[in-house]
Amino acid sequence: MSNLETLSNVFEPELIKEMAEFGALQQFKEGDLIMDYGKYIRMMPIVLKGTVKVYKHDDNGNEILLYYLSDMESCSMAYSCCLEAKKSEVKAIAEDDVELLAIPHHKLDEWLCKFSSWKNYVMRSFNERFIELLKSIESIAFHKLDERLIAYLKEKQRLSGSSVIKASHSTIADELATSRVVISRLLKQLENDKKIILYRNEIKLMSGLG
Amino acid sequence: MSNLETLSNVFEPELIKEMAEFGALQQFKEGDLIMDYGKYIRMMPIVLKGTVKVYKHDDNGNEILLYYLSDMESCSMAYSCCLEAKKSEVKAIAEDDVELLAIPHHKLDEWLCKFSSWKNYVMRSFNERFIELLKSIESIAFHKLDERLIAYLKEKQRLSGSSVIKASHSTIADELATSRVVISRLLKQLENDKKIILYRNEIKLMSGLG
DNA sequence: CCTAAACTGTAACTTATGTAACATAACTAT
DNA sequence: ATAGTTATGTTACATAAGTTACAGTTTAGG
Repeated sequence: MSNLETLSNVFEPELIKEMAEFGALQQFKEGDLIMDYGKYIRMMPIVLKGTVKVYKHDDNGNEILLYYLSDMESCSMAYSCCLEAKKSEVKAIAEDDVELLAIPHHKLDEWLCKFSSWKNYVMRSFNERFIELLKSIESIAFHKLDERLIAYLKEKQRLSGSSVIKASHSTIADELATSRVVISRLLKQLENDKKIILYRNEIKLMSGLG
Repeated sequence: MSNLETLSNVFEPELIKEMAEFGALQQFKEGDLIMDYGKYIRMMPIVLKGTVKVYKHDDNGNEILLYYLSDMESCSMAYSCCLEAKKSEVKAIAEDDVELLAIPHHKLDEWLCKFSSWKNYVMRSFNERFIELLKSIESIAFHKLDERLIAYLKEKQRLSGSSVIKASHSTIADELATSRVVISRLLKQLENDKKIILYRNEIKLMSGLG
C-alpha cells in the first residue's frame, strides 16, 4: 500500500504495523457521503489521499462548510465521539477521490499509552481542529461575504493546487450558507475588479486576488 | 479545601491526592483576566467555582464570546496547546468570583495513561468544547441577532440561576460582536413584546421569552 | 436533434444590521 | 449640589445580504 508509506513519516514502525493490521482502508469517490449527521461513530478516519469536506447543519435545513481535511489529517471530533459512542455532529463528503485509514475505537485508546507518536498525533489533531473551528468562527463573525468568498476560493486553490476552481455558483452558495444570487453578484463584482474570470462551472483566479 | 471535594465525584482517590499535591489553586475576582491572546499556556485549568467567559478575537479589534466554563469544566484548547507550548488563541475572563485548579502540563501527560478517570475526563472535555464551538458557529451562521440575543439572555439565566440579568447594553453588544445601538433596539423590541423588562444595568426575563 | 435540466446574469425590492448624531436620565465622586 | 461619567432612548441614514422573478445560455440525455 503506497499510501500507507506516508504514515511512516509520522509514526513509529511498530505502530504502522498495527495500523496495517487493525486499520481498514476505505475508498470514496467524489461526492460520496463519508459520515452523516446523527450516525454513530465507531472508527477514527485518517485521510491518506484526497480531500474531505466537513459540514455543520441545524434543524432548519441550513448547512455550512466548516473545514477541509487532507493528507494525514483526521477529524478529532470523531475521536472523542467514538470513545463514548456519541452521534456525529457533522457530515463529511469526499471532495475528490479519497482514501481513508479507519482505526477502530478500541485501538485508539490502547495506542494512546502504548505509542507516544500516536498520542502526539492525536493531540496535534485536536489542536488543529480547534484552530480550524476558530478560524471558521472568525470568518463568519467578523468578515463580510465578499471576504469570505475570496478566502474560500483561495483555500480551494491551495488544496487543489490549481488556480482554476471547478464549482458552480450554487455549490459555493451552499458551502458558505447563502443564496446563489448573492454569490453570482459578488463573483461578478470580483470579475469586474479583474480579480477572477468566470466561466461555466469554473472560476479562474487572477494574481490580483487579495 | 471544600471545593476540591467536588473532584471526588469524578476522579479516583489517588488522582485527587496527586491533584492536591501538584495542582495550584487560583482565585480570581469578577472581571479578572485569566488568560490572554498570545500568551503561552503552561497549565490546564479546571473550574472549581464560578463561571469563566472565553473569547475569540481577530486582528482588527473585533471580539466575540465563544462559551462559558463552569463547575468542573475545563478548556481543552489549553490542554492541547500546552502540550506543545503553543500560544493561546483565546481570552478568558472571570464572569464572577472564580476558583481554578491549575494542572501543570507534565502531569497532564503522565496522568493520561496512569488514571483512566483522567483520560475519560479529558476526552469528554474535548468533546464538550467541540460541541460548544459548533453551537457557537450554528448561532452565528444561522440565526439572526434577535434570536442570538434571546439565547444569550437565557444562557445567562441558566448560569446565574436568576431571571434578572445584570449587564449593560454595551456589554451585551461586545459579547455578541455588534454595536450598542443595535442591542438597545432589539431589547426595546423584546420589551414591547412583553418578553423582558428593562432597567438600568438589569434585564428581567419574563416567562414568555422563547 | 430536441427537450429538459442546470447554470448564469440581472433587476427590483425587502429586511437586517451598522453607523453617526444627539438628548435625556441615572449614577458617582468631590 | 455640581460636574462628569455611564447608560439608555431614539432618529435618520447607509450598506450588506436575502428574496423573487425572469431571461438567456449551456449541457446532458433520450
